[in-house]
Amino acid sequence: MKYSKQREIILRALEMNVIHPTADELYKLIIKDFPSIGLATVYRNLNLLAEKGIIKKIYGLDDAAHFDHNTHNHHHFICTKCNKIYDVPYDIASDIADNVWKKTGFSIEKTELSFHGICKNCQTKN
Amino acid sequence: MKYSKQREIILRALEMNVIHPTADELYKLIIKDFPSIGLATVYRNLNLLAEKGIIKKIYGLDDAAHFDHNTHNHHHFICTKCNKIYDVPYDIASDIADNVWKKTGFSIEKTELSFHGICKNCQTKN
DNA sequence: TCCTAAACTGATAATGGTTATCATTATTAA
DNA sequence: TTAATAATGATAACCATTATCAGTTTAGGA
Repeated sequence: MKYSKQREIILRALEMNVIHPTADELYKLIIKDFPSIGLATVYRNLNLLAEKGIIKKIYGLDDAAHFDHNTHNHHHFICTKCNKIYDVPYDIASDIADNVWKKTGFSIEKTELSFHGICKNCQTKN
Repeated sequence: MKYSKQREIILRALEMNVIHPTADELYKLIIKDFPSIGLATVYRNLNLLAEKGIIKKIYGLDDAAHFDHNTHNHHHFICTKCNKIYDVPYDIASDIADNVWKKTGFSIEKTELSFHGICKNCQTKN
């Protein structure tokens, strides 16, 4: 894995954004400061960084994959009104993978847990 | 919602298959006995049946959405070796949605929980 | 039974997110 | 400095899914 300016910019941009962006969203943010970057480069590097465990790829929130610079164990909540994505602390269900192993004998490599609903902010708005 | 032969066939085909098929997989099974059915009809009806709560749509297992005739509360495990999808009993984490509500105040409409790893069968093969 | 409105169908075009391809450029270690 | 190789940007291709639409089927009166 060689250094590249583009990869650094992508990683920095992700770190600066708490919004758990999709590849395309991040691309649109980056081209404001770095118009020459290509969309494929953004996809490529986000996947590469996720493979290396430097960032995290989140599935199942909506049609597109989202990315998260926070690699610590945690889950996600997406509000069906405002579409904002929130972090959900890991300890709401810290032993699920272990429970599955005990019950099924399957070895768990990855646990994908996400919630859909209405966030507190949107609840009070109505 | 009017009766249609196609919808009945689709539902029956899903009920007869424990494999949690994608729309396309189910389509390929159905055309063996009912070659005139259209792919769009399969997609349409699976989505409709899922909306009505008659079947369940599963996200986040892989790129495609899978469907399940079992509407009871449960989760899923996909084996990264054989790609088989297994049911995971609900009680490994029955209070997670409630926990999230207590911690965050977000109202939870849907909880998506899936596991990736190696199933027992594939473990013993090595 | 016949009629009509609404739902449904199959074929196919369009969409949207993502990956593959490829010629060119940048990085790195010797 | 050079040579190997990784990375880039543009764009074509891919794949799952949805939209469109003309023709067909269903269902509940008249």
